[in-house]
Amino acid sequence: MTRRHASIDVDDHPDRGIPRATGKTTIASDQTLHRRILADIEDKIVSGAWPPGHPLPFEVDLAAHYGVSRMTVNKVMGQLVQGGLIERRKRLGSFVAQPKAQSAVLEIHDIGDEVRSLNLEYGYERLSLSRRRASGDDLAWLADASAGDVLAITGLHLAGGKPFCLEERLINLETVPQAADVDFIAIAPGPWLSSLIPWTTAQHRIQAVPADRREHRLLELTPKDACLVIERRTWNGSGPVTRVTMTYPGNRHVVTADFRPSGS
Amino acid sequence: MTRRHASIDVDDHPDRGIPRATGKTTIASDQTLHRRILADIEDKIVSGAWPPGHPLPFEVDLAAHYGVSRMTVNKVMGQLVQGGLIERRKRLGSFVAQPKAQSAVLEIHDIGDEVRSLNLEYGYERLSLSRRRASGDDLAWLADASAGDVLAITGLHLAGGKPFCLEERLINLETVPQAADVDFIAIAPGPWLSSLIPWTTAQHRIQAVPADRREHRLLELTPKDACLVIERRTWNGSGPVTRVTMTYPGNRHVVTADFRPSGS
DNA sequence: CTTGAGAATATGTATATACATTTTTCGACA
DNA sequence: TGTCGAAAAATGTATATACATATTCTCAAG
Repeated sequence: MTRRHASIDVDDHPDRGIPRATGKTTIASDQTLHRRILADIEDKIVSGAWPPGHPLPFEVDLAAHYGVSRMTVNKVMGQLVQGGLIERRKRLGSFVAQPKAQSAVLEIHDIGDEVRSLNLEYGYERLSLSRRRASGDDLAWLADASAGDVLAITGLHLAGGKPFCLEERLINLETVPQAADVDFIAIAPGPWLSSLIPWTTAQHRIQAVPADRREHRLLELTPKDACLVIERRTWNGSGPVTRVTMTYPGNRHVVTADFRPSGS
Repeated sequence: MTRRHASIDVDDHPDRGIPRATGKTTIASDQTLHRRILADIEDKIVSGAWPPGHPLPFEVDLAAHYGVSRMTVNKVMGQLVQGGLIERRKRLGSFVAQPKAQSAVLEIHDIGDEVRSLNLEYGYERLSLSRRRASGDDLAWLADASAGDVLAITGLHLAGGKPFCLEERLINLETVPQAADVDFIAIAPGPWLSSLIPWTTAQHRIQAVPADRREHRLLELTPKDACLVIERRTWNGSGPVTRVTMTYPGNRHVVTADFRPSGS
């Protein structure tokens, strides 16, 4: 127990089910030590008992309080930092972080799975495919990559026989030369790519636009309908891979995002 | 070196700048050991050198390869798991994970900051405020919470004197009783809440809708314009806190989300 | 009253060690 | 030949220890 802000705040629950290093756990939860401690501290922060800016007890004190070694506490603190719940400064200590931006995890699933999970029959229909030299608009995405050929594909995803989403895709043939030999009639570019290009960096832009003529026709919309447009650009270790724009009928489709409270 | 799949895959760069435990680093990067190792393995996975399903070398072998202790490698592996890049099974080993859903991090900033970062003057105007008993529509959100009073506020956020976004907010007075004494004329509910309620769980829904009459008027839209609607529901340790719907002119506003490759 | 050297302190990183846990493998015994 | 149980192998967790590093605090010299 060094001296400052620390222990007072911990001790207002005098002995909150502290697990012993060796024995069986006293209260509920058969979790590991660091999980229990993590949950306990997260709870203090999320519940507001420790508001933003509040100083946390020092590692040594927490270790003493929970009856564990400093390394265990250190592991917990590391995870709290990674989750953005606290900030730490040498010599000063650790503090509950000011919530900056609300950050949420946006999951973008495979369309086929998404449709099937609604108990609808999934279908895909390729509308067009062309190979061309990268030009104008494409170059902004390809950036510095030496402008080679790209594959442009448009297709329609169907749910229960009805149009679900319009896909306009560009594949960089410099990075994914194998795509040149695929006709994308039987398989949509999305699943094909994701089985080939294992992991990526991506950027998303989500926008609402009024439906234009082509979208009225393809998505069977009325003139006033709005569309949700999700643009995704994807990179790879070796350069730009693909760019898609997915156009959904706005009132039929919703993107959901869940906030992740760090200790997921 | 135990025996299986391990080392072959590591050794194709026979001696990739292995940092010694003590000496100065040989190649670039003054990072810490586990960061260097993390980056190295992430690179192998992201670049596709180790495709999904590929077995990673065992901890002991990695430790030997990089010339560090197993604990250090273990820390790295923990972070790779947390980032969703690998999966681990006892006795079997560690494997590159199959990419499931494309998951991206969606950051929702304070509107004031967002506007000011565009070099526009920020303004806020409260349109209405009323206190009422929770009813019908609200209850779905409040769920099991015993239906008490809620505060309903609508306001308009302005950028450079022009309408930027329409906010419709409900605050649960059971969870945030202090809100009853605020008029929300000088301060918008968002910043007021976030300074009070330190951290939350939240759920977002993003949707495109055609602008209706009221939105035409308030947001100065033309009849055909589309709107981007972001609904956010927020909880706290002690229950539902608030629900907002932000309506943006769809063609003026874009939500961006960046994929986070774990080792951020 | 300012400045600067150095002590004090809390975090940051890494190691060696130990034992628990889970799952596969393999061999003894019926 | 089948099956049950023990050994083996890999990860999972926790500890004690050590030293590095950043930052504040103190105190004395100018």
